Amino acid sequence: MRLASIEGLGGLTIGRLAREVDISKSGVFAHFRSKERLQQETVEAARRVFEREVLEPGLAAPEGVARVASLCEAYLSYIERGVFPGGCFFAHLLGEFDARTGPIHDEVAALQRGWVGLLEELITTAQERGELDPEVDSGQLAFELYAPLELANFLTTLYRDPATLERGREAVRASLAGAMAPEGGSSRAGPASADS
Amino acid sequence: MRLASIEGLGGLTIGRLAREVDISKSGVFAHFRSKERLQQETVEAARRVFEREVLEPGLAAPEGVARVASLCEAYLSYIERGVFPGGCFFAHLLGEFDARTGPIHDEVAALQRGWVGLLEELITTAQERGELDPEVDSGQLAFELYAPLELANFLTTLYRDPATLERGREAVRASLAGAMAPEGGSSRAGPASADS
DNA sequence: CCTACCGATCGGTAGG
DNA sequence: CCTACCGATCGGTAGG
Repeated sequence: MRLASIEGLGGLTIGRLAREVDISKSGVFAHFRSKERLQQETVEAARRVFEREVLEPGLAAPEGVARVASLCEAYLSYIERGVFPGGCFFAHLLGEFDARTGPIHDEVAALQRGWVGLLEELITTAQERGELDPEVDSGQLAFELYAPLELANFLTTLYRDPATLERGREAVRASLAGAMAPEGGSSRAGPASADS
Repeated sequence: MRLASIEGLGGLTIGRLAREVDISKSGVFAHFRSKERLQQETVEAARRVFEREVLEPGLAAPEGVARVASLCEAYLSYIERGVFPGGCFFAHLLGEFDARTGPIHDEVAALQRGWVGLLEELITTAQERGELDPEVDSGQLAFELYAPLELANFLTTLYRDPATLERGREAVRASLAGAMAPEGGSSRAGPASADS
């Protein structure tokens, strides 16, 4: 996972992993039985790390807009803590496999749909609770929250400068502020407005 | 460029390129003299394409907020037109080299700083013209405009569905709307507010 | 631009 | 887990 988060899943070869853990190539091979399975099991292991380091703490907040904000912050914190040395494992995977075809591309697409779907679901709940404006398009707001998380990951990793994470934090704050339910006032223009 | 936009610059090998253009490996080698130079010249060629397909049309709009919006739209249009078969060449490069070290990482960092710097510069001009709120942090707004462009590129490529580009368009519209100069009214909460 | 080759590394297999 | 090997491919060189 560490190697793949830096160099990509394609850089994770059986021979290289063998050198890294100091056993023979066929010793590594015996554990995974093919390069494809090594890659698949690495993705699966990273998924469990993401669950433990992002989803669990993020979803621990009380239901509603607090949980939406908490999940975004959990992602930014996971970047900040350097859980993987190359930044977000799945952002890397997205860049590597978005334009290819095959089982890994399809798995990446499924994971992305799951992540965006989760954000959307939390937003809908916050709308039902009257915290977020029901006029806001939940899919659009999910996109607008996800976008700064992704860019903060890439620029923080590229620049080796966690200051960029504050850009992400501020963007999330602003998008949520713009989507808050009007308190008796009239609806105003802002992010994720449904009247486009 | 086409190959690298799909499989990454690492997938662009001398042997593979030789097969693709149907000459011998050493025939390709003679043109570039090393793999590093092949990669560097490919990045440079893609930079010229980006200039022609994004910067030139984007910067053709009149100075001010129109030019900011026009540059964002030029980027989204470049994705939509499929200028590279694997989506934005430089987004791919960002994902591939953000966590590595070496000359290509450094070149990618310089290109990213240039792009973000250009956005920031156009925003500052729009503020000086009184079109965008001078209270807005121009670096923050540049980040908030860039983020949806990047995510729209990745998700459009991943899903093979240009509908995601509309999410990007709406996000750009919303961020710019939230940063417009108040017309005699008081400042209100919104994206990229400086009072964080 | 070519053929012919180099040492290294790839995924994978045979046989233990 | 190992050694020893397979055919393919890598970047690169020699010599034309």
